Amino acid sequence: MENRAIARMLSETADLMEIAAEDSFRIRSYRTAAEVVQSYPEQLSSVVKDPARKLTDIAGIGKGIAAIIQEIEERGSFERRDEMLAKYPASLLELFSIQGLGPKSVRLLYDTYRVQTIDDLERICKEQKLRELPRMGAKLEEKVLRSIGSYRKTQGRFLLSFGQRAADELIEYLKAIPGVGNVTAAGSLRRAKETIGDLDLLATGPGAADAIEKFVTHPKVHEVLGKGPTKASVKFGLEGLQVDLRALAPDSFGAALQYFTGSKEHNVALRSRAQKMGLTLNEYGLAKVEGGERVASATEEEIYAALGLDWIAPELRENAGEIEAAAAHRLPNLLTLDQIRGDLHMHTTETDGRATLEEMAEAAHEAGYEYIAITDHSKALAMANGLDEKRAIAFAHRVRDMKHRSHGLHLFSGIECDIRRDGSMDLEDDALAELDWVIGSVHSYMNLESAEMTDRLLRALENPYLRVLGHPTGRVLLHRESFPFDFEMIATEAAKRGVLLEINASPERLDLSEPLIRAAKARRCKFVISTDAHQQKHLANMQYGVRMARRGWLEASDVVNTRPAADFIKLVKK
DNA sequence: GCCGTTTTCGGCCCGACTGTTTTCAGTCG
Repeated sequence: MENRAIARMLSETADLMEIAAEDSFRIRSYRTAAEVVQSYPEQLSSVVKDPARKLTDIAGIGKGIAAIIQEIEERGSFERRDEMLAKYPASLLELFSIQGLGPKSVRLLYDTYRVQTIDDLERICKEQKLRELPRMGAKLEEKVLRSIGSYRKTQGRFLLSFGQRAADELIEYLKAIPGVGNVTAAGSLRRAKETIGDLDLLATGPGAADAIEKFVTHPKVHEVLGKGPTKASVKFGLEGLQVDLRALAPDSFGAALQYFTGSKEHNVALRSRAQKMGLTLNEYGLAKVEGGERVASATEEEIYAALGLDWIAPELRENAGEIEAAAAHRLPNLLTLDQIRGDLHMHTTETDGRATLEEMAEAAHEAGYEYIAITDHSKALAMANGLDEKRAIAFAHRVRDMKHRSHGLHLFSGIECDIRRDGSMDLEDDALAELDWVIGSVHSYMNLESAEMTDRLLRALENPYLRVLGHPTGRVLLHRESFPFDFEMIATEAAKRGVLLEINASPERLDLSEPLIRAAKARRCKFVISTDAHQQKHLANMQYGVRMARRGWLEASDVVNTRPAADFIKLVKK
């Protein structure tokens, strides 16, 4: 079974154990194990099969969880999970996404009214029965109903790009208030998770209290969820993104930024480390347990330093090895946006792009790039007016002719060629041979069985003209899951054949995700980060691809489009 | 259930806010 599926079983069982009010430390162990399994760079099934290796060598997995993983591999479930599911239906887990309800309330609702689903919950609230339960009242009833509404509308997640735009707008608004100093986004946005659940903003300065007042009256704020002297929560925009603003004293800004950036797992590990050093860490600072003397608080750098750590970039803060690396001064020298010198996947009006070849080249020049590849679709995408052999070659000539008029920007003629169901390429080899840059992508038959999809991709990798595997998993965030295939096998084969893996920077895709990037890097894959732009403004999406790469611990040397033009041209000609 | 520079038992991260209380449990981040 895949790591992701194992992790899901562990964390769902933890949720159910929480409803059953089992020992909280045991539950935490299950959650930790789920995290570890989820981010483990190799399939655990292969560890289980290898007699020379032990699951218990993985930190966070002891005898108990190792036995559970073994059992999952053998029969697809494990005893405690079965036991829990016999007691409580799995549908209860969905109730956790409703604000105001935690495990205690879910349990009580189930025991009292047999509430199992969101629909049940909605009915109970509408019948005003929730308020009859102890410690619950009319206000909670309303809150739950509102939360059900927004849950249904959004499923509670937003694209990173959406969060970034909301953050930019609010930060500009708040900074204009007199006396407001620093305003910064923290949370999952700062860590560049591909989707975010809410937005955390931090403000300092003498005007920070004013900022809270002004914040809740912003024209796009539709609902104020809560407001105190130091914190307010609102629903922002029609989409109902929850935004929290906190007013902070400047001398604890670093501690707050660290604390609210998370992740939760990173912070738990950090506080645990602090504790071993006789220190205690909270959102106000790092202090000695004995006497309470404050050791560090104003900046993140001094807090990490006081814990014996190099400063850790937010994108790495997932408790996935970054703390150990920081302690050993072995953090990667992460890729930065300004190291990117070209964009190697974009479309034009020749197929389904919205801007002409000339307009895209102009925009790329303005973005400061040294080179780009024009990669329109191949004929299988009839809907997009995809290119057949003849048109592809003719268009390639036009792209090459552009060189004289492109301000020194180097243009590569390319194609985003469909990988057919059987793994063959959508264009004949002799046409592909005419092009500088061939991306192979799956756009159809995405519901094949894993084995068939893996074979399909393996066959595609055999094509001698293939340079890049485009958006490798096919996922569309909040809309479509990755198609199933053996990623490790494909990554291994791609590395062997020198085929690059694309990190597609389109905010709807952000494909690859961070665990896959790390797994591929471990197999010596090289990467290209591309925007898949369909119009000029999409070129700016490069920032999101770079941030995904950073989450995947990539350095400039892992990413080919950091190379200077002269180097890159040599790589293409080879 | 995990873990060990206090090592096989006994601890395990921390504080604010809310709604409902009359001193606090539960939720949230």
